[in-house]
Amino acid sequence: MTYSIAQAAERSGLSIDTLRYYERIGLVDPPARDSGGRRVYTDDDLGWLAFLTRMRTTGMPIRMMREYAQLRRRGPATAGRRKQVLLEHRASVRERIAELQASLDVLDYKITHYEQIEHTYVEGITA
Amino acid sequence: MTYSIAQAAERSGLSIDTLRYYERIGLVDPPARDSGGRRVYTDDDLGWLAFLTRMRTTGMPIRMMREYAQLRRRGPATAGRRKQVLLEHRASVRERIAELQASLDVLDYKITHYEQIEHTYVEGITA
DNA sequence: GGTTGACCTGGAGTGCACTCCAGCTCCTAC
DNA sequence: GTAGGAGCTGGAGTGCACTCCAGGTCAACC
Repeated sequence: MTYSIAQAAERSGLSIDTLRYYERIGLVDPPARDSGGRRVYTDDDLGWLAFLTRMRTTGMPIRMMREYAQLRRRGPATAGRRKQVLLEHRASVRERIAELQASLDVLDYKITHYEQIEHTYVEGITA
Repeated sequence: MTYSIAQAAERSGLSIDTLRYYERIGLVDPPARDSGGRRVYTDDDLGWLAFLTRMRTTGMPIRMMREYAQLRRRGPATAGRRKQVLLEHRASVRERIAELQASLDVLDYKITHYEQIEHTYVEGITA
């Protein structure tokens, strides 16, 4: 199965411009072209894009995704280093989750505080 | 207790420049000044800064923090709306945590995959 | 054969959140 | 009284990750 850039955009959730941008900066290999010079994406390409968007939503910087892409290009010999990159990133995602969880607690506390104020206010009126 | 801008920066974890920037864009009220025209921060100011940095680490956009700051300035009558802002933000933080958790699963999967490759590779050598 | 619509390129522009800078004023300590 | 350090202002610059644009090509349909 192959896909036009519009289809690849739809399936990856990236914009057409972003797809071309990723190609420009070396995040994705230049896809094949049809007779008219148009980009043709394969299922493999889409798989890679799915991985990229996944990493992007976790806040992996483009710099890091590029490093990973380069390693991938160099084949199986770089598997160890790629794993290293993922391990590092996993650690930072875990940290980020912990940070967010801590902030959730602060939010809960603040919200409860506002609920108490509301309560007091209502009592003040009815009293 | 009062603090110079350098002390406020240290205690809040923000840079001196960021403190002045936040003031410029209306995120914090202009603090008092000493006889020489220098900013003097109070414990209250620091409390507000702590809250802001907390919200910032959760990805609350400055636009939203500004809205909240404005409501706060208008006093207790806006408590309901402020609570609303926090509720909304809490929902988005929860969503974000779920997103990250899902991505952690993908990372775990990928890492396991690399471990299997390594394993195979080692066996290939020793065999 | 002309119009339409998708796609192409190189390059400029955008929004966010800072960060840095030049040139100045104070206060303090020698 | 002067050297140094902290702080001041308005404004320019930065890095990131896109996003938009002008001007052009190409295939297909009427």
